[in-house]
Amino acid sequence: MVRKRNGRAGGLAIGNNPGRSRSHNRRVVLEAIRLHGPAGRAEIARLSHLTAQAVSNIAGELIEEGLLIEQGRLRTGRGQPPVQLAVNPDGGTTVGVEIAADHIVMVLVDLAGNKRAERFIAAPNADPAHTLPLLTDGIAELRQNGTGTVGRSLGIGVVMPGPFEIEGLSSVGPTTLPGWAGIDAASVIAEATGEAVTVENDATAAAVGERLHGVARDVRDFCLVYFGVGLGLGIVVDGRPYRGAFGNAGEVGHLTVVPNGKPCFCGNRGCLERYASLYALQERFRESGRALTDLSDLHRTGDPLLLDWLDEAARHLAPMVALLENLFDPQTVIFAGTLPDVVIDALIDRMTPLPLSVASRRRAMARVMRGESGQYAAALGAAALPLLETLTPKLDMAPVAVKGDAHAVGS
Amino acid sequence: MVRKRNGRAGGLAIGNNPGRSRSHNRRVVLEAIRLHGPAGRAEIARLSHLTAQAVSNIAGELIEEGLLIEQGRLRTGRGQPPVQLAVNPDGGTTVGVEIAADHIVMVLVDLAGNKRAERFIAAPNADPAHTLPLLTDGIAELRQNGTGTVGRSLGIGVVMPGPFEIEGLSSVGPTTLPGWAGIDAASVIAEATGEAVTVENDATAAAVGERLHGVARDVRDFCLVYFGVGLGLGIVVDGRPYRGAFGNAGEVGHLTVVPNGKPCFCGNRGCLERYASLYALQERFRESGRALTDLSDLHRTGDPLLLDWLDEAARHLAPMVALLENLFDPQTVIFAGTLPDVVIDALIDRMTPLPLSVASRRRAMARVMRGESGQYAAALGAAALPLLETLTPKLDMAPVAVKGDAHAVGS
DNA sequence: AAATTAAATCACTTGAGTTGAGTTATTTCT
DNA sequence: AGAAATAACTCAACTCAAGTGATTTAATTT
Repeated sequence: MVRKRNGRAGGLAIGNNPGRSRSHNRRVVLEAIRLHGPAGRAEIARLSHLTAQAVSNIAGELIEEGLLIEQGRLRTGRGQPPVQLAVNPDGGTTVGVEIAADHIVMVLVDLAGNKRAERFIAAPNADPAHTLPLLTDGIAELRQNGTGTVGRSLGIGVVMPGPFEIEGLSSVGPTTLPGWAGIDAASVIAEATGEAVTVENDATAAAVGERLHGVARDVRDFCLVYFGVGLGLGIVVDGRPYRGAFGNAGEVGHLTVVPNGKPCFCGNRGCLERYASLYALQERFRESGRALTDLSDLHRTGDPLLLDWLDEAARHLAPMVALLENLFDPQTVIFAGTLPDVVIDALIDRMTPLPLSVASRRRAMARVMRGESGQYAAALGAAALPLLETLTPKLDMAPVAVKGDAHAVGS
Repeated sequence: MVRKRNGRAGGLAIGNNPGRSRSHNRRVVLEAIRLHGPAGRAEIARLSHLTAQAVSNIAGELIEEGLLIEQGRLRTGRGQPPVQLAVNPDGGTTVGVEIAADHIVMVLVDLAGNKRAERFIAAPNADPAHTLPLLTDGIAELRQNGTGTVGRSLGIGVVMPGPFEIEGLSSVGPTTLPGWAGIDAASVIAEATGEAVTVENDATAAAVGERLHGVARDVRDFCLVYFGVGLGLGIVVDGRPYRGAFGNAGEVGHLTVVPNGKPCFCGNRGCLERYASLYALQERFRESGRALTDLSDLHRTGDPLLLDWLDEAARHLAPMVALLENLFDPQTVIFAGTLPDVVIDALIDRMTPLPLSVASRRRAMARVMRGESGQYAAALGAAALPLLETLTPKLDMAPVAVKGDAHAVGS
């Protein structure tokens, strides 16, 4: 089964009927528990504007299916203490896969977001013929070696370099995966594994991961700047990933930051990605005739090449944060990616003081914070993708072609 | 009655029950008709994924209430020809009000978006004590003098310079309205008029107007650049206005476009608004010791001061369009505002060729287009605000304080 | 030990969408 | 011209799922 990328479905909102209402209400109950933490039926009823009876029925169903568990009663005060409902970690697992040019990262994650197993596969040849067997074998192995009860499989999330929809800027340059051009990755992988597959870009996947299980657990609106090879932006609006009309939203790597700056693969000059990305750092080392070794070590020893790059990257990223704040007005901006935590922290440090923006005011949350999924952000985010659909309420849309583009989107 | 700004409601999606489902399905049916044009019940059923029976029941109800009318049968082919349902222009009217520092514009608009009456009031003193009587009188007069059947009132939309929620950048500078600081405009106006009131900023209101009745009628995702006194951005995502977590999204006037450029009221330097706005044009005239007269005239005669400004504005706006495309990936970017159509067209002309962006590809819609509400864009948009809630399906949210800010939002 | 409070459930009611059969208004075929 | 086919619409019965009100249960307070 191919699971549609949950993005742009298309044209028209669709009507409710009892079945669709129930499925919506199930998601509402699950979301309430995920965001609020374990809660009794009555508490959930208050949160969700449903009656206690309705919540009781739905909770019964979800417990039956293994998605929820009862956690004993909470000592709360007068009255019968509520039976706490929580997401059942053993209710099932998803697999997150990150396919890069020369390696594959796979994680097995349970319903509560705990990593149950992981696997790193060196795979110098990324084309489908070589990759697919590695995936099927890897998944089987993960499920065998996972710690604890590895419940039923709830799907596979895959992160790989684009393009997924219409050709975008990210389809050029060093970030493209050879051999996958023109191939519908989701279908191919679904076929090979026999499971529901969702394909997404690294930044958006990382954002979904942080939203479901990370620092953004109760942040409904945020931007996530992702340091992969290039520079990506994951946008979460009202708790759900935002992808734009054609799936290319958040193409932040190719904002012009230096007029007439370094030429970029995309055809423009002075793109942000040419300065504030891992690729740019690698380039610096290459030009100095050095090999780029472990970044944590380099940071600990205060390597001047790294520090220089940090300064330059921070100088370009700080205005970008203000820009994102002025345009999206998020609750916070999260930095995440394959860089070590200490390096990301150093980067964030160097960005202060941030330029003025609509976010410059009394606030409860830092303007910029680091993600907590570490270097697994993309893979863990990938694993969160299949859950998003079951756990998050949404406005159902009829799949229709989108006007404004020659192609039909969302097949 | 105060109608909440339809923006950020807050925390948690709420559950469905029969009543809420019906109200959702009514909106779905209305939206289907608005977007598809007049259609038969069976056609609507196909569009909305409801059964013909359900649509028939809902349509009956909406006809009963005067929101829809039957328009005879359509000769279509075999089978019984469908009875066309259409939005009933005489089903009701809304009032759109634009309150500026020295004048008030009011329009009376019917359900189909037709302007039934208009009124321009010079009001040099904008404080509440002077403004409120003008509003109540003006509304009464509009409803008396409106052409055709002026049905029941469906609410009032008000556009005025912010701030509405948390203090933002736009609360400083020459765009602020004196006397309204700290006053909940929606409540005050609702009290004075006894009607449902929605308050919004000019750019977002204009976007809603273009979405419901203008060029963006079947564009679900777009950005609207609004030329008021300053420069605003209205963002429509999935057919609904996007305001960000704190209602300050789209603060495009204060993007830095000239490093160390002209100082701005916001505290930064080189803000876009200092170059590409009506205010900047006025400033140029002031500095030349000339009075800014009718812009259409100036354009026809090829006034060099205007042409200069057009060049400079276009030079700064073109990268901004590419920026919006890269971040939001909209179907199109619309330019609208108080500038005459010919001036906006001239501006759009001068922006070609646009920089490369994710929008540079085969497409069915122009990257930039002009709105069709002309200089009434804000007032007409204001009048569309009350309709948005009745006509557009949405995901209902429970109003909860938002984490990430010290204040509780959405009262 | 009795009263109070609140959670959860049972049994019944209600709202609204679905189902399947039946009616009506056209076009197309004979 | 008349019969058959097709499609829109509607009627009546059914079903799903939420709401309502009474009841049970388990704690705290008096």
